[in-house]
Amino acid sequence: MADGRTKADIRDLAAEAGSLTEFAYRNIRSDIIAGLFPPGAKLQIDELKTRYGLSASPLREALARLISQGFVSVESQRGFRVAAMSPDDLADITIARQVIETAALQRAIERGDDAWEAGILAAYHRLDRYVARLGGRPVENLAEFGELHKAFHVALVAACGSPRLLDEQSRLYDQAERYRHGMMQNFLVEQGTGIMDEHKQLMELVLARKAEDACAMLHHHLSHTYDFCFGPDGAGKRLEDAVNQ
Amino acid sequence: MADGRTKADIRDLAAEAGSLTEFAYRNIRSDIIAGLFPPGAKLQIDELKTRYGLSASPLREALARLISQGFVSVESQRGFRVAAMSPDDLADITIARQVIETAALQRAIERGDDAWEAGILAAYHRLDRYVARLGGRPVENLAEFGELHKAFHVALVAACGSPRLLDEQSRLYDQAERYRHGMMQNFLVEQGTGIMDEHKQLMELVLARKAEDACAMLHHHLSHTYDFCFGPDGAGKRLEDAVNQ
DNA sequence: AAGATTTATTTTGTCGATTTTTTTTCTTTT
DNA sequence: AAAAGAAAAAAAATCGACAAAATAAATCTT
Repeated sequence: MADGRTKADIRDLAAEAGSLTEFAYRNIRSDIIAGLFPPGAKLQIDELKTRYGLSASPLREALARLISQGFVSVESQRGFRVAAMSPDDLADITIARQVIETAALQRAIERGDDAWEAGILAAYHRLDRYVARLGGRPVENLAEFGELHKAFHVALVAACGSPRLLDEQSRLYDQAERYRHGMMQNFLVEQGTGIMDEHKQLMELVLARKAEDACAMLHHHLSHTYDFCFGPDGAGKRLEDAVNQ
Repeated sequence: MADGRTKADIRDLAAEAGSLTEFAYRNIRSDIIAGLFPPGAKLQIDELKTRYGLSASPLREALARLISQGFVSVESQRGFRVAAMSPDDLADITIARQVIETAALQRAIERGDDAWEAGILAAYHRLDRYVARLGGRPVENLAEFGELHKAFHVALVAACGSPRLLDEQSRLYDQAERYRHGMMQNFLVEQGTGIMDEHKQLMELVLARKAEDACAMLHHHLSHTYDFCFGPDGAGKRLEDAVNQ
């Protein structure tokens, strides 16, 4: 960052994050999601060093973590790059989400308890209030909306009983975030478009323990991200067509 | 390693691997899978430095990768440990595999072409010949058997069309490898136990494009690893019971 | 002037040393 | 003797410098 941050400042921020590696990880990650580093861009260690005021070691470790999260790619001896983006890639993310989240939802509906139900209601309420407060205006704080939206989807499957399915859900959600961010400029989150309303219907099906219907609805709901970014309104085709070659 | 490897030797080996990080990654990984580092054991950088003849940077990067593969855990400022093992953990791996591999198989059966079919036949043949050659004796080369067995499972779903589902399948297979390794001492891979025979049945269902039956069979087949390690013959309970609390 | 070959420059990957944090050991106090 | 605190030791995290590799620039050849 070309701002006037001193080394002491950075150490303070790092203390908050827990370590310089964690600090680097969070910053690079959010800069990639925000599109500050475009897809395919070279992530040169020297540049990152001056940008974040760190030395190579924590940066390289942060990049290693970002690779496993799907935000960065590496070619041996040739450095790091921001992971590419493409319609096919988002289609793949979506397919994986459909597989994992519906399976997790099925399981959660089977074994969810009162606390799980309460969690869903709470998460929905917060998301709903946030959207209502917008009143049709574009989202100001994209990160905040993202948190609430993700929290709702996480709450739905929280009782699935499988740490790995939950982890993978979270990772895939985050990967899709980069695509959402890219097209949130022209998208007004509002009630009435139908997509936001789906959250309520979804919640009701889940709480009524209608597993089959809920999973079908979730499967459909997850394809909206793709259709938004690359669907009929956009440049490309619908998810179902993209997937079937 | 306390053997007489010089720095030049290590550099040669590293050149083969591509980089010292890659070299460290492979070695630590296989040492963990082989049980040389027991679950929960501290992975101290200093020890690893002398053991593998490397400095901290490539080791830490290798460990970062191993975390994302589920072989290592980390606690900030407190170092790295070999990931814990438990019946619950293997149950979780198995559940995730059942979800992901059956979904991938379903898709592969829908869209697989001639090359896919050929790949399955080839992988089965190699696995079958290897097992036949054993003739009831215990597996000598565990790594080789593991490769062939994995290759068969990968071949089944190779045509699923989703890089992420394939990646996840591979990662979960590898995580289970540590458990398989631990109990392969007392397990004789042989025809007649029924479990090896399942591969043939599975292949036939898949090639006949009987998606539903094939997926059901795969789902069942995947639970054998758990039942072996912790099932009725072992200390614990069957997978289905473990999962349903 | 196009292509091949050498030289310079940049960048990655690695190392050894330093700083910071955690853990252990030793006192001191009650 | 147990608890609390201080000092010492060990380990993790980070840094600045260097070696190896890749890329770009310059030179030579035909």
